[in-house]
Amino acid sequence: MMLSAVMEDYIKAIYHLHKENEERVRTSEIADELDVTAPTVTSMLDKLEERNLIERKKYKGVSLTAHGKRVALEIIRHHRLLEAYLTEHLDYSWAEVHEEADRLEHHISDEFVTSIAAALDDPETDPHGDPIPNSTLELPDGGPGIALSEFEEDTIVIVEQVSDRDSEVLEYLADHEITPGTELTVREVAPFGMITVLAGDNDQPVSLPQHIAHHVRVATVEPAQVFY
Amino acid sequence: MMLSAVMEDYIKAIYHLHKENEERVRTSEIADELDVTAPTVTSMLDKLEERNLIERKKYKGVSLTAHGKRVALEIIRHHRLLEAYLTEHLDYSWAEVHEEADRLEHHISDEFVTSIAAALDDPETDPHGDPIPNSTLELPDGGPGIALSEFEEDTIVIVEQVSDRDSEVLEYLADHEITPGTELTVREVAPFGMITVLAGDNDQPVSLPQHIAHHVRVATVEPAQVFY
DNA sequence: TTTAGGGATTAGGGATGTCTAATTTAAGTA
DNA sequence: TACTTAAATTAGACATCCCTAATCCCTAAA
Ligand SMILES: [Mn+2]
Ligand SMILES: [Mn+2]
Ligand SMILES: [Mn+2]
Ligand SMILES: [Mn+2]
Repeated sequence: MMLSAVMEDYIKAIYHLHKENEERVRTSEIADELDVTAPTVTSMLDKLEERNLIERKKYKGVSLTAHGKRVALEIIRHHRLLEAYLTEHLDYSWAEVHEEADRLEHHISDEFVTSIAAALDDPETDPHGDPIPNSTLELPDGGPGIALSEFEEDTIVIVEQVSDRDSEVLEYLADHEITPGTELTVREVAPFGMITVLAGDNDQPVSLPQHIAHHVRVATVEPAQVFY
Repeated sequence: MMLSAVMEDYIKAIYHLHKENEERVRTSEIADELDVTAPTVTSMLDKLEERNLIERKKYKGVSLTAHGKRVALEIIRHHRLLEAYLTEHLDYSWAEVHEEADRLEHHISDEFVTSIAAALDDPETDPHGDPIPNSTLELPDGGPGIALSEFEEDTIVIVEQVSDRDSEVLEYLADHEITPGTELTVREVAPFGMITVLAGDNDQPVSLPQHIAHHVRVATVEPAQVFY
């Protein structure tokens, strides 16, 4: 059963939207995500249902079947391994990789995937901190972290993952050393939600509007790791 | 002007057939090369002509315009750099690279091309000995070599290039050390054209039917390089 | 319980790339 | 020169993926 690149993008979009919503994914959400019109989505959903990739309640939305989930995880594995490989071995900046990976993910063979995974020593996360499904498509455990926007002043946290969607934001974050692994100290939380942090070795604090801070996911530092 | 992957394959096919034939390339040749029917080719030729990629005399065949040639060389650069990169950095065998490169050549960005060219230190030939157009699309000079099938007994030659089309033949040649750079001694030329050579450090002679030997291109060894 | 509004689907059409069957053309042969 | 035949093109169709316009369905508010 060969899937087109377009079908794979629909499956991946449904998977990601599913994560965010828990519930069924609606036609209009998919249309927004993929920048197509609602009727286009409806007709694609017909085809995906025929192929047993999704389950559907008409007018109510869709969810992935076990088969659909496998396809999604395979594409996501491709995407994140590509991002890691481009960053590690081909000098791509942290902010540029997403677009290239989003195209190539549909066109690489199993052999290519195996080769880059081996060259990277089977990494567990991509450059943005997102988990990479292993060769049997299981996701490494470790929760999704907590949004930076949840924290109060004077908390110390470690960045686990940043959203890889907007490359301008990504560039801003990278420039200010807000990358997976960096320790952040929350300095100020403004009433309108803007959060100001001290990042890594940087002297200058960085301010992030709430909607940006929402896409930086962090872990709290264990007491044992804080040295007074 | 964005070209589809399919259009790019037509342009590349026309370029390669042009090389072999010198004359105009005919519909049926393209159909054979790309494994489609003649009417399919005709309708694609209409589109390529509209886009000024080919010149055409109806019922007589086509040739590439300057613009078409540039497109062809760009795809060929992608293809051969990919082959070199997959072989050098991702452990692909000499025989497996062609298929992967034939797909990816249409989907990589300029940035990707630049990165792999840099990682390879701007190579002049691919693993099969084919010349790689440089970043301004000029082919390095150095002729196409002479077919091994042209030589007589007791000649010493160096392999310059082998056809990368048939991966089984390629595997056979690689297994017997007939690769670009290897020195060959022609041992016997049978009346029906089969040629038997001693390759590299190998003790066992290797026999190649005429049609295979025709696709191994070699250079004669300069007198100065032969040590008595 | 009816109805308005918004989201989803159906209807119909366009572009791309492929096919088979029918027709036309070129070119060699008689 | 006329005929034959192989190659190329035209005609018409289908699958995929997209669109706009029209219609249908669900739900929440009156
Ligand atoms: Mn994609
Ligand atoms: Mn990522
Ligand atoms: Mn190709
Ligand atoms: Mn090659």
